Amino acid sequence: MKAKATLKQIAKELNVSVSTVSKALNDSPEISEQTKTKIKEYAKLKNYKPNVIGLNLKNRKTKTIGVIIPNILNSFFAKVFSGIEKIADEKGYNVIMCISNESLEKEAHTLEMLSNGTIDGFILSVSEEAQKQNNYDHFKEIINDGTPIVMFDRIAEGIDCDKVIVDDFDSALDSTQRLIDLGCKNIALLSSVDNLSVGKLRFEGYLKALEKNNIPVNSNLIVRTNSEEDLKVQMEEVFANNKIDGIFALEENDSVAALKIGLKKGYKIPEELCIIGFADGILASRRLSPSLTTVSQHGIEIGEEAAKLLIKRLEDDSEDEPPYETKVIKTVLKERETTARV
Amino acid sequence: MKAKATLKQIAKELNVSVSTVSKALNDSPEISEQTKTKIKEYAKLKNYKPNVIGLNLKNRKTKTIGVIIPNILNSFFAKVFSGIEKIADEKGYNVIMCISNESLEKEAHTLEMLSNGTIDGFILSVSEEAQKQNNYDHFKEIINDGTPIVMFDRIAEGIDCDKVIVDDFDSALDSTQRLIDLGCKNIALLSSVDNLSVGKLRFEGYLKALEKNNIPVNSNLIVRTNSEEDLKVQMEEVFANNKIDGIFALEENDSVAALKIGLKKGYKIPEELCIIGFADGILASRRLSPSLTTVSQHGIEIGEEAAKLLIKRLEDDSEDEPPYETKVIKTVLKERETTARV
DNA sequence: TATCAGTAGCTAAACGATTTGTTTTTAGGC
DNA sequence: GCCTAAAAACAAATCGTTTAGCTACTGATA
Repeated sequence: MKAKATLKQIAKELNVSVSTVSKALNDSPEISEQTKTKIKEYAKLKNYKPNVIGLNLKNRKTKTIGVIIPNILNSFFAKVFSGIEKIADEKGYNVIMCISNESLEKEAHTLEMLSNGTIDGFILSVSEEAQKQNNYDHFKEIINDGTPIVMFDRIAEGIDCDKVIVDDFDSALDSTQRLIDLGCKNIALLSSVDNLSVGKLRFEGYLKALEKNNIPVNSNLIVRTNSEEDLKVQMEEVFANNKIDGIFALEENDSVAALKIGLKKGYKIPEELCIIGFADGILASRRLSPSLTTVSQHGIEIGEEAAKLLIKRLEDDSEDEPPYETKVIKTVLKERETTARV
Repeated sequence: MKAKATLKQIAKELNVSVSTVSKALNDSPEISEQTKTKIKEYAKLKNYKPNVIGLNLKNRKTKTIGVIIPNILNSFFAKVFSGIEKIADEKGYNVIMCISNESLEKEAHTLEMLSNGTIDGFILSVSEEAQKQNNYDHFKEIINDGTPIVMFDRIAEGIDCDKVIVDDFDSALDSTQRLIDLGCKNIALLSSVDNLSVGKLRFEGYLKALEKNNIPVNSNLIVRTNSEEDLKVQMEEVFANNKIDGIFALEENDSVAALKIGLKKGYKIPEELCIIGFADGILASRRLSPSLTTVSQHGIEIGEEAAKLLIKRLEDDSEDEPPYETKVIKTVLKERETTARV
């Protein structure tokens, strides 16, 4: 393990002072061209790179963003991350990524651990456990300590910070309306994310659409749970006991499951049964046959917006904090075979 | 933005020296119980947390691992990352993640950027471009500078460092053998990763199996390319001009594509056509119907091993470097419907 | 020959923490 | 009342950088 070159070593070697070396490498006019080239050449030879830690300490910032994601195996989050990474890279920031694993404790611990000089600010999506318990004190504390947070997708209502969200309510409303326009009268709702903020908003959008069209709500067609396993069991029941002609699923997995059961029960899709589902990521919705119509969220764009908001705040040095913003990223309905009625 | 508490401030406030505060908070026996409690209480009140940057500078290490992944939207890498994160967390390390986007330049730039004190060591999978050009100088440089690297899955042959790989050759051999045992005589090979080290090894495994069973290699059945699009075109040709009864696909996407075309062409699966494919991640192989038999790689375990190797090296303080290790993580053949002949 | 301006480089402080090596205070023994 | 040893606290160096403020020198001008 070779010792890395430092200003000190170079200075000693060339018989000049540390500040001369520093200034020479930074092209300060205080240093003569001759000395500059001498020092630069030697530095290059020794492969000198300024130690970032020393700089960080001096500048009191790290140019690093901490990202906390509930679950990396969910490709929606992966997409968002890749958006964050893109912007961060453009603006010269590093990105640290940690996984909360949907656990409140891990989330709080990570915030705690990184907020001590490691990072300048956070971008995160709230863990399931925190949302379930409605426990957001850890966020409050960090923000109070002066570390800015940007929340995306799953946000903490009542916490003052920048936010990037999807228009869950409107997209659910529009999607349900689309099913109604296609002639569906008995539209089942499937949710395995009922404990999350996004799940609630989407459910409300569904209700609103029914109301607008004077379709009575049939609670037998509504499955709201927190577990995928549970969802499948209940879904089987709904299929067994009801005549349904449309399905609106709040999660990609839910819609895939619905499609499979629908096919198994012998429904003709889309002739007898239409399906629309939210698509978090890059799951195989478009590859299935029939391919699934989805409400697509622009994960990358969400990440980009979040990163922009955070960096803007970090680099703002006006006296009083600018007000917090909430950006809404619109979804698009990607129509595929499960709604392809003629 | 409240100013964060520092030792200095606390010292001034309580009229003691900085060193007294530091020692009190670290429970040094040099400080009287009385003073200790006084200082500790005040620190708690002010929500003091030691600034990590100061510590890093002092200790000349950061307890942070840099992970470079070619593409986060590939769920295999996501899995590996989650394994790394788990071990890192257990051992008190942070993880920085960056995406090379399969680009040599971005990969080199990231290495450069992080190797200046930001991280203690790297875990990475080589970008496609670097493998294609066989250009590994950037790795050499970093290792020479004293920053250890652990490579996983896609490794750079000839670079001296710790490695974690999958037994690509053996798994390909075994899978092909399995197809042969099932009675397949005309086994097509589909690869959209022909430029990657793993692609080459898998291809060789396939050849070896044929050779062992005295099956002549039929080059009309072999599709080796670097693009998924291209693969589909060529695959159609293979199906059109040949009678095939088995498919071995080197990538999850390839096998999904093969299954779709097979079904479209009216093959009965698995009766007339068996399919086995490598599965990188959590794609829908097991959800398709018929569900795909896959060679599953233990992504999480690969990540865990890589993290263990790196941390072991980082914390080793023996005079001479221990020799580099290469760990092989075995795959498992997950038999599903596409090989379910009776 | 002072004085001045300009150039080239150096010294020292700062960032936030730990730690080695003093110094000060206190209590006890005679 | 004096000395000594233990206990308690402090000062300063260190990590690697930047930067404000000086110093030393050169050559030109009055």
